[in-house]
Amino acid sequence: MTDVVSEKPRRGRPPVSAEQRQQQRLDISRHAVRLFAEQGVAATSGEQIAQAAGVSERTFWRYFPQKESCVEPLLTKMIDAFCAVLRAWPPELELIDHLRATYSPVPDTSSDEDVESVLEVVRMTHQEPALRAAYLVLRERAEDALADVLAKRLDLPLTAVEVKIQAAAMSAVLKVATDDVAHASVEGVTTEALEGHREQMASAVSRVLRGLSQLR
Amino acid sequence: MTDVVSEKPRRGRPPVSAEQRQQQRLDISRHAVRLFAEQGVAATSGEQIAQAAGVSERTFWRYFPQKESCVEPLLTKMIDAFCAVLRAWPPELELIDHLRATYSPVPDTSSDEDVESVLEVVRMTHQEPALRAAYLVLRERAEDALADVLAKRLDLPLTAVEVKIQAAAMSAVLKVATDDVAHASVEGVTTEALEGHREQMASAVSRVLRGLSQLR
DNA sequence: CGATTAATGGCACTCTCTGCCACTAAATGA
DNA sequence: TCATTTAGTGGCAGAGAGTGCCATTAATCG
Repeated sequence: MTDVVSEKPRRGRPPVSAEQRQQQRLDISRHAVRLFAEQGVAATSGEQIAQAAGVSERTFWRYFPQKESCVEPLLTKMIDAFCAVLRAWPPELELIDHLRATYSPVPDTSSDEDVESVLEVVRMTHQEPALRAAYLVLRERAEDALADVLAKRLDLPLTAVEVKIQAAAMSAVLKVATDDVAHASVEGVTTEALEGHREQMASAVSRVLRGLSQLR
Repeated sequence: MTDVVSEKPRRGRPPVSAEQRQQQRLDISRHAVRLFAEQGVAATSGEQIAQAAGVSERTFWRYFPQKESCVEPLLTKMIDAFCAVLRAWPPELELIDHLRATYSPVPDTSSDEDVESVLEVVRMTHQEPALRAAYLVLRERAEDALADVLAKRLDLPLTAVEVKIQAAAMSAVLKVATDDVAHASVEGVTTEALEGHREQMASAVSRVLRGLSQLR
């Protein structure tokens, strides 16, 4: 009745931080993806991944309710990067200019040694149906984040069909561009490939929005 | 060396026709979807579906390599209908006019008593992650069909990025519109809902193409 | 009818994933 | 320091998903 958010006399062992948990997931994810690439997804068992990551099988299944979700932490990194850029989109700028100025899918910051792995995963989703499914579900979750940004931008409710459509179209374009750069980077990531990716993405996204902005 | 397509002295029992096989799949599909709706996907076992459909479990797994693919035959019906309309798109017409004139997501022809089921499935994909994944994979397959039509239309190779992007964007728009009509039809399908669907879809698709057609 | 090929069903088996419980780890308060 | 409390881990058993193999049945042709 009274308190809703109060009562904080915590007692026992505190839960691990969300960051720590994410880190653990990412760690397992790396092992899993390596094995997936080496042997294929079907041929890689949960037991094997768990062993490689140094946890019990039971714990592994707690971190990843399905085997294919192992790719999630790595892929999320990529998608989150884009969402962050999008959220930082200043109102006065054209989207295309903002993307050209800000978006770098990873390289220069060097904050990320997983780029190769991420692209490897994207490539794998074309061979491994189970991974493709997981990938698409993940992208759709990103679509919601996109919709969120767009709704604010257009000053419309999240449920507005216009918002959903723009988000879906942008997401689709992004998917194509990503697949494209992944394919172009089979023999290693090059700066040109990444810049081409940004340019292609920026222009396509802009064109989609231009078409869709003629609402009603 | 010599013959490649010749040698047809068939001997034993002929394989069942593709149509017959599809019909069988559709039949099982109907039972499965009913059970999914009644009990949830997780709570419905392969054995149960097989029993309901009157085949052995082994045969069931031969028809559907994964449990979730049971929704495929029904959903494919819907997607195929759209693709057929698209393929019949005459070169001289604007897409939006063609859609308005031709596309009816099912009702009048009455050739289809599965509409309710299809929409039910689409709604279910929002509650059941496994179904969502299957749904998205399916939609992506439809995207390829779309790309096919668009490539011919634009006289570009299937691999052209412009083609991929247009197909992806159209597909995305279509997805939103479909989700929308499914949601609007919870309490039964109405003609208004379906016409609204067509209208929304037609105008959104047109807008996307308009934006994207400014190539390069 | 016998030969041939396709489809089905039954069985055993592996792998995925879950529930349950015991055990260890980290915090608090006495 | 020790008891208490809460969180995370591991082990074990078991249901269900899905596969390989083989025997059986169905359909076609000579």
